[in-house]
Amino acid sequence: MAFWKPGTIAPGSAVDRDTENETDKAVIAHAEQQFRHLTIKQQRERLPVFKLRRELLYLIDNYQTVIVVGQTGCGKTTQIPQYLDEAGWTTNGKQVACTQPRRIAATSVAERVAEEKNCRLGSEVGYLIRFEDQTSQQTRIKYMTDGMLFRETMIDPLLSRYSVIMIDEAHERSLYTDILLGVIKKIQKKRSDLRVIISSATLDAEAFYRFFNHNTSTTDKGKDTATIISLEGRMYPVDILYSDKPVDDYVEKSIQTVFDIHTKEPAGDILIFLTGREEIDTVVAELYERSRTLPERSMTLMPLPLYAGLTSEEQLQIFQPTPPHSRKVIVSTNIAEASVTLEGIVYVIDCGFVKVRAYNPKTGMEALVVTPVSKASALQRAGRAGRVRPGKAFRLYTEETYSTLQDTSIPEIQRSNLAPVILQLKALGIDNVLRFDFLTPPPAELMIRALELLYSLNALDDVGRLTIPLGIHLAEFPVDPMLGKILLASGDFKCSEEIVSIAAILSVQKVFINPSGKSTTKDQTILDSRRKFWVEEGDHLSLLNVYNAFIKHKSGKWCHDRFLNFKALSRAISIRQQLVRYLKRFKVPMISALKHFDNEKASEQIRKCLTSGYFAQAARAEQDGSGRFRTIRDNVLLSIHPDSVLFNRNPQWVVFHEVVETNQAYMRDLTVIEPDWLTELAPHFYEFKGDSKK
DNA sequence: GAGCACTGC
Repeated sequence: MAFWKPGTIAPGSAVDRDTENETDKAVIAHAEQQFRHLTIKQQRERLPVFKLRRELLYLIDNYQTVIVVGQTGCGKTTQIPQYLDEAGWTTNGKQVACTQPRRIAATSVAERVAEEKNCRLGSEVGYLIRFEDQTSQQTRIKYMTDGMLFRETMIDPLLSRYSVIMIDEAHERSLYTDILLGVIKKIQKKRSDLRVIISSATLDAEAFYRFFNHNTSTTDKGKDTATIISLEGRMYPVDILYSDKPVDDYVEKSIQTVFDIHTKEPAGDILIFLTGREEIDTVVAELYERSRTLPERSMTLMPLPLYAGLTSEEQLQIFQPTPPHSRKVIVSTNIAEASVTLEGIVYVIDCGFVKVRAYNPKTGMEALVVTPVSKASALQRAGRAGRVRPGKAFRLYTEETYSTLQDTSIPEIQRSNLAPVILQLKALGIDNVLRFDFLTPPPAELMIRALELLYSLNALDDVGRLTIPLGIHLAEFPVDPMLGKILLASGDFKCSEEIVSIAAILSVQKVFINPSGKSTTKDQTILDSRRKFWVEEGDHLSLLNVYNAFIKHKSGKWCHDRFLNFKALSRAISIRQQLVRYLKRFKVPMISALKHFDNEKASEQIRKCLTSGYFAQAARAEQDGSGRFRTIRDNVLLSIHPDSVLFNRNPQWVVFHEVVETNQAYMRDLTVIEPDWLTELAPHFYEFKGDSKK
């Protein structure tokens, strides 16, 4: 095998296999299963975190901020809030909050803890995520998404109901985690009683410590207000094996590595990390194809794809136990790095790359770029092999390449559109966002671009304050400012019923399903079913047709037959209800253009309304017949996404919801407009560019 | 003729 484990004599030498003796079949039994017979109390006391319970509580008493460095499986997320509850931090009606970057984590951890405390979910232990409030007056331990806690700061700026706030998975540096860190640091100055726990991976602990330590003396550690404590994990060792020479085609190499493992290593499932759907489908197909050449008596190879866009049925297969005499090979995107946990993985193959979204402030466009992973990511990926027994991680790059990797990935806040963030910070009374205390500040040009957009939407005035009421309302709205703007304008255009449906459906992920392995623009059945919703004015009105048809049926079968995503559409209904509540509060009348006007006029009203918010994202067809477009504002070259209704239809002027740059820059979700509308609806933005129409 | 990594309010 062309992998070399550091510290061994040669690639593939027998010394590499020294862990094999330990991997006896008896050990394969799921780690958790072995302890099923223990009482909950015994199980809790088995966790590594338990040994440090007293020390942890002592530190929380004595430091404003405690940084907890804990590996996977040490029990910090479930146990620390319970220790705090038991130690009296929830008396006098105070609560302990624990934030998570993902909804699924908040709900599942809360369920687990309620079970441990033998109470009903929503009583002493609860969770809070968008659309689901499982808390009550009695709730003392509250798991929630970081976005929800941030939203609470708008209502209760000092977060006064909490005695302790634990920011879990802080090393992931999600957008809202980063904003919360800054806001909480500000709150600490006014609330010396508030305790903050930051849970992080090793590599970032020092940065959090420096950020939260208010001690100005460099010599007297006794005045520190922050401290670090480390918890050991409960993981099995994972051997890291590097490629002995650079790999030029990691897709092919990953396939070869699967067969190397399959023929030379004992039983145990394989997890492969690749960057995207296309690579994954290729590898899955190749593995099927080549596994036919395996000797008859060898174990069956079961290749399975894993990415977010899979249907629920496809996802179910992943979690089925591996049948006897078989080896699952899960070929996955980065989703398996933190979001999805798979049992039974013993071997990990890491291609060393990940697809990330990068925001370009010069053009306001987002690009999806394949970039090398960070060391932290590589470590996390390898760790996925050590959950049930000692495992092996095959890195499809050399050890030298590894040494050149960044320690951690670039935080989201440094590569996002900051317009919504700035609005929300301003709503909290943080006027000078450029001087806000970020753990790592976003680049200035990202800030400036966002400020310009907010100014052009009239959300900010000449001196950068929120306008009343528009800016205030946009800050409160749980949607992007441009989408918020059309919602608030929709009453004036007499099409609020339609715009709120469009906004809801734009807020959910893919409505149309692309079955894996099928080309959706070639498959006639899929194409025909999609065309029933199409209108020539573009995607927004087509999506409105989908929504309106869906609410008449609301059935999973109806969706399934039409290749529509039932879960996404159901979620759109919830989002629509929430948006309508906001519009009522903002005194926007609910009017249906389709009931008020004939179809043509209704379509015009809706498209004008869209233009009134998306004027900064307008484009015009190139006159050379290439089918390409240029943005009006920055003259950036764009194409129509092949999934769009308007693909190959040659519209002249369009506004678009978003751009995604892959091999080319593609506009997604676009609508045909008249050029005059731009100068009519956004004169402040286009008055100097009137000649661009010629 | 070409295609979206993953979250969150």
